[in-house]
Amino acid sequence: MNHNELFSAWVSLTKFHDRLLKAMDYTLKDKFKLGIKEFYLMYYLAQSEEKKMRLSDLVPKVGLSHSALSRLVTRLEQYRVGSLVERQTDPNDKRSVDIFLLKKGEQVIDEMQMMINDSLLSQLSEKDIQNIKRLVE
Amino acid sequence: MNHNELFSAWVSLTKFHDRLLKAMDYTLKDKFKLGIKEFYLMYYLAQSEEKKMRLSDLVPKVGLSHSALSRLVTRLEQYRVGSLVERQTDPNDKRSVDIFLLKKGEQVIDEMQMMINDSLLSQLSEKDIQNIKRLVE
DNA sequence: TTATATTATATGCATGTGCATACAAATAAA
DNA sequence: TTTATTTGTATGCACATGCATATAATATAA
Repeated sequence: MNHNELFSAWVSLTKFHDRLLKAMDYTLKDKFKLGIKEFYLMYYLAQSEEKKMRLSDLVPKVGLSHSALSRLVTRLEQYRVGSLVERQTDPNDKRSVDIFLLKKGEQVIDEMQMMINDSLLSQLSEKDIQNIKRLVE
Repeated sequence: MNHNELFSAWVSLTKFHDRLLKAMDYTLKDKFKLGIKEFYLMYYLAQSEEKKMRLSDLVPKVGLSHSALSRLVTRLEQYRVGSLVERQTDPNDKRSVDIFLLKKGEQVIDEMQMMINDSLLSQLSEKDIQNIKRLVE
């Protein structure tokens, strides 16, 4: 295992990852005018018990800074055909903001989820999926 | 293999990839005030026969748009302690621009390369590396 | 040859991002 | 209680990026 071999494995991994990512992002942008980060935010809201999460708890999930996430929420509140999420100040801690997934948001995230799965399935073989699992577990 | 399983494998892959990427990027920024894209550009120049490449040939390698790459070259030309690369119009096709890696650029890319390798080796086990190879080959 | 289409790069512009900071609220210390 | 510190979010700012477009050079068609 020399240096070039290690590095070129890394480059290949990046290309592999970016190819999948860009395909998803392109599809989402084309269909919903939303990107993968918007998807992640709504996905974690949808997964949550009460369809809501604190802004700060979303930071590590979505993988953006606090400031980027705050503006991402604003964009989803001002979505062209109606709000997908809603801010609500936590009455127990008025500094904190809960982000709620709205009805329209639930519809959109369901459609997005299907597109994401289609995109992944169309690009990954059964063997790829096994190899990914082996790598990340 | 249900949908959630597929998607969560994808999320894990992204986290795996981003963790490595951010570690590299952070180290490069800290030490050289340069990012991973700057590294890639110089890396491919260093690999090339004559330490030069056409701007358009770098586009698919580095993974940026033409415009972003053009400005990236400008930044490397104006590096704080001296130019790392140099533009030179191709005399055979005056539309085309060759990017040359300068002496100082060679020094910097060598140091960067070592840091990148250290970063990868410190974060990846032998098993990880094998798994990556299996996934991307 | 002259006119048209294509190709390579650079730049104006809009947008998304992180850092630093501001502000408000909650907690800890005096 | 009053003051100081910490915590959570929002915003000004600088900057990297992609798209659309401008400009120049080359290739193709008439």
